[in-house]
Amino acid sequence: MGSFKGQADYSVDKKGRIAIPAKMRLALRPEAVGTFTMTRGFEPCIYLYPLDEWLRKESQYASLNQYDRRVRHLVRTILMWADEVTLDAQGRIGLSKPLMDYATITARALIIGAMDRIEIWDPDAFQKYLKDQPDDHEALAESVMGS
Amino acid sequence: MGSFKGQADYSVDKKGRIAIPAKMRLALRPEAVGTFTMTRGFEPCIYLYPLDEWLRKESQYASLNQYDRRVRHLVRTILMWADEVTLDAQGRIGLSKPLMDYATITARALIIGAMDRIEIWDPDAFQKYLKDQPDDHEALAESVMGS
DNA sequence: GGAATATTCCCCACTTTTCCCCACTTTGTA
DNA sequence: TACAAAGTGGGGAAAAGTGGGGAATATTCC
Repeated sequence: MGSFKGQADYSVDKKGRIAIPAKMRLALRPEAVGTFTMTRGFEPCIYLYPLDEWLRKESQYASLNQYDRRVRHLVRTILMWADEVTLDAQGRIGLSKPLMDYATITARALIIGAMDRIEIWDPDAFQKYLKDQPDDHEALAESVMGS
Repeated sequence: MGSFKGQADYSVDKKGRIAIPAKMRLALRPEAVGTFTMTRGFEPCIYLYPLDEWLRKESQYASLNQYDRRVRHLVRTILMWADEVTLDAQGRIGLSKPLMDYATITARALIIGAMDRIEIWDPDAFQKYLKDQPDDHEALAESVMGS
């Protein structure tokens, strides 16, 4: 099965809906067709996981010890942003208010395929993110990937 | 049988009632439809467990050694706050006075889905809680979840 | 013990949001 | 160039959230 890749600049309508690029829809596994869980990204963007991928993550959280204060905090601050959504007949999803707010998304959004997830960015926020990163694509690749 | 997730800022009316978000109601297992047990959270909030989940917890407490002073104290301080509630025809529950007091809940409340339970927070208390936590979300996630 | 008062619960009514469906425009392709 | 698929927008029915009246039940006080 394919992983998500590519980018697209799509509109977010007044109802908070955004289309998922057809190419990314096609990369979905049969188990996950039409259902995603969106949640807060580590960066100021929205992460979108296909159902099966998300269930894998959730079962990891479930296995943690809930009597550990740090675990409760982690689970709380991750799950509170999570929202399960389904594609409508036009291949769109509705973004939740809290996440649109967090990612400062308004009329348009950048959709980026990132391996096992899809990321949704406000175009300006993404530019700012790029500017704040050390502009050394090659060195980063070398340090992360080894030689 | 999904787990609870998401957040909502709902009103608490003069009668102490608060609606449970439809999405969370839908995440209930058939055995637990409509019945919850609310109790005091470890944090300054109210924990809300679906019936089946609560019964599981109760049997855990029952299996502890009651001749251990600490066990008796734990069980006592958890159960004294517990209260079984049922959804009314509009999908709401009534919060108990002692718990509203404990969680300093007044006119509005933040409802957070946290895996096997629902948490009810006073909005201000939640902000304060967040501020008091070490803001190392990313590092924590990495250490707890591995990479 | 009984009346006055308070509380709980059930029901109805209103407002807002969500979701389903239809329609149009644009893009890509045969 | 025609056709199909992809992307965009909006109307309207249905559901969700909110507030309050009033009967039934419990509590308090004389």
